[in-house]
Amino acid sequence: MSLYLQCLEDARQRGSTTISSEALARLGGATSAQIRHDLAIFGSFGRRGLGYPVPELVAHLREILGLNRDWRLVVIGAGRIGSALAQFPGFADRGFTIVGVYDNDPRKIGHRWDGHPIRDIATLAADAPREQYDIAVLAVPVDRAQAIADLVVATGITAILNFAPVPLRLPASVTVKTVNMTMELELLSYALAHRR
Amino acid sequence: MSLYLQCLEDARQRGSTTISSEALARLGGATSAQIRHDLAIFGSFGRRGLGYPVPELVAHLREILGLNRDWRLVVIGAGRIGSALAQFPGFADRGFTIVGVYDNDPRKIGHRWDGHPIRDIATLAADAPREQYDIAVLAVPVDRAQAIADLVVATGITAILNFAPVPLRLPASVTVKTVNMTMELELLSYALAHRR
DNA sequence: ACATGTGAACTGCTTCACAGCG
DNA sequence: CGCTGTGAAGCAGTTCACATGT
Repeated sequence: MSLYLQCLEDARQRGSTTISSEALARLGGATSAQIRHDLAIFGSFGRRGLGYPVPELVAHLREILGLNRDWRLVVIGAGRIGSALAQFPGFADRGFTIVGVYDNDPRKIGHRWDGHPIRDIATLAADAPREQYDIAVLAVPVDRAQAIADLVVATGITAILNFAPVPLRLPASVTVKTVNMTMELELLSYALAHRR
Repeated sequence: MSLYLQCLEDARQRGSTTISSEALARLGGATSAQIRHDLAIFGSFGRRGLGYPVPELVAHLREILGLNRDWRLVVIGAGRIGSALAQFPGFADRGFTIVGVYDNDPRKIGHRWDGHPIRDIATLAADAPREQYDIAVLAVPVDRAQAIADLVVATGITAILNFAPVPLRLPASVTVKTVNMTMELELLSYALAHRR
């Protein structure tokens, strides 16, 4: 869905008012059948003989994905990964707003970081009820990731985007997505090593 | 494989000399059957009744993944995503060395960036034969990603790690892994929006 | 007795094919 | 006539269950 939305917004910018599953497939690297099937799960958005109306479908997908409201992000770990994320244009565009930044390094706490004050991780639990964080972005060293994730969950946050290369063990009520860049690179390494 | 390797090195550091598929499953968030099945594809590394010898299996996996040699990385786009990657500890540990950094911004070209001189993207093709780049890391704006990917492929690089949120259209002989952080965040958004 | 290696059963997803509708 | 929506067929990956080996 997310991928389709990206392609559709691309198509809309180029002036398409309607698009067939075939055309969308070419943009997004999927098959047309796949797209029709996926979209049909959520409703009948297309017109037979015509294709899908681009602006309406964009609106539908944004609704489905929950992108019509703003999500309040808290970044844990004011290192470079967090910093890179903070200025990633794709985030602000989609209604993901960074509203808090935490670290445990006394040399960083109190300083500003992309316009946000870096707060002490020890104060997270106290701040959380007031700040209403929706999603925590974990950009911390791998050996501390699990402990900090437990802390984050204890404050009531139920969605985590994890950049530490380790699978987090958390209650099923918490949604976790781990972005494991080491794995991605090693897949490339594997492909290169096994190429004739 | 990559995930198992991470878990095994973790286990080795804690002094395990042998590990059962069951124990490894608990570490890595997989099932024991899955692990046995995956490992069996590449060989019979375990001892029945005992489990897998940790150091040997680590060595085997590193061999399989092609991690015994050094891979030469070139980062395209000297922004913060590239910068974050450059200092990500997981990379150097695994034999991925950044040996070149390119950008097209005249204000950046010639400056240093984490110890590397930022070169003009226009010189990439000329440098490539000498520098023997194995993998290109694309950390460029989404609207330029495809064009730059084409350029990279034209220089003979056959493996790309892409951070732009767009599926790249490239020859099948090139291995591409796209890390689409927008998709990951939108999946969290979806989960939050549809939670009762 | 314990834990691997493996073929068979199962599950979920992708692709196919076409009826149905504009 | 074109393209969607959809049930059915096909496929890949996961889980199960147990025979095999230490």
